[in-house]
Amino acid sequence: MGRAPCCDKARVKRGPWSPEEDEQLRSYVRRHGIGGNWIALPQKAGLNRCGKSCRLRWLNYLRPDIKHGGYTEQEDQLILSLYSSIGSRWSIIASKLPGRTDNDVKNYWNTKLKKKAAAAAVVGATGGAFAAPATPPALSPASSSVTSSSGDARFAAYPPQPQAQQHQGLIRFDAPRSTELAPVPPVAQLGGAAWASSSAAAGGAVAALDDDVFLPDLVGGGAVEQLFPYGDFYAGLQDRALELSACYFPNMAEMWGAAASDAKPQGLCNTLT
DNA sequence: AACGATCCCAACCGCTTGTTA
DNA sequence: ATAACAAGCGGTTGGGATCGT
Repeated sequence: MGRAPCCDKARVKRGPWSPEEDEQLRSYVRRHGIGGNWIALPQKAGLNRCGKSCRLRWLNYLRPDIKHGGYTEQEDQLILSLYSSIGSRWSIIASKLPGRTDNDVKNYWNTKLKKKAAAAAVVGATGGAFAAPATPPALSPASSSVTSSSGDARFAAYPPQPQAQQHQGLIRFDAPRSTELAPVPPVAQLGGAAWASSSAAAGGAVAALDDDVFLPDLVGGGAVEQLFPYGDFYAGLQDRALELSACYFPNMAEMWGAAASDAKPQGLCNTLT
């Protein structure tokens, strides 16, 4: 049995918002705020819309601080870099771009940046010089960190997980530069995605791994080799963990769980959410 | 001018996560 | 402990705009 719909679809308006509805929602939020309850908001605001739809309209379009279009080269580079580091975590990526929404960044990626990255990959694979930044430009102090909690603010052009599902259980370590690394596999083995050849073309893969590494899992789990091409490097990770300077967990629960089981390395740890 | 192809983005859908009773 | 609910999130889609022939 599925969950009940958030509202009666037969009785609420759907589809594009009219300017009148926009103004109704905008003026209501201006006067009362969102009140922490989107479900109740449409009725209070006199809108014949689903609360979920109101939330989306406000967050993605009506909020006063939103920028539309006109992405700068710096923003492009930051998105490319973050995507290569954390994959399609659009809300996290958008949070590093002031005035951008997750939906906007996602659309921008799907319609433009993905092609740009692919084109750059072709150039890179043929000896071109697309340079993925080992450390992307910091647009503002608020945009300097992958984490939403405290912590280290380094990025890396590193192989992302092939599938979104594989971000589940993602754990990232920032390895010290002295850490000895396994040889970086040829680009062809990394799945052919833009990040691989682009970072490799720029010599970025090695440098990046020297700095930051995500792991699909901290300990055990035979799938690591499938998901992560540098599995050898992390053989016996429990021992090596002490060499690592910082780590990132998908959420607090997993971080504390790792800490409780001694899987968490000494040093700074953060969550991605 | 007409038509089809492609691009772009707002909006929807459904799943996951967090909170509360 | 668990069920119900709301919010958050990422994937997908619909349809208008634009481009190419």
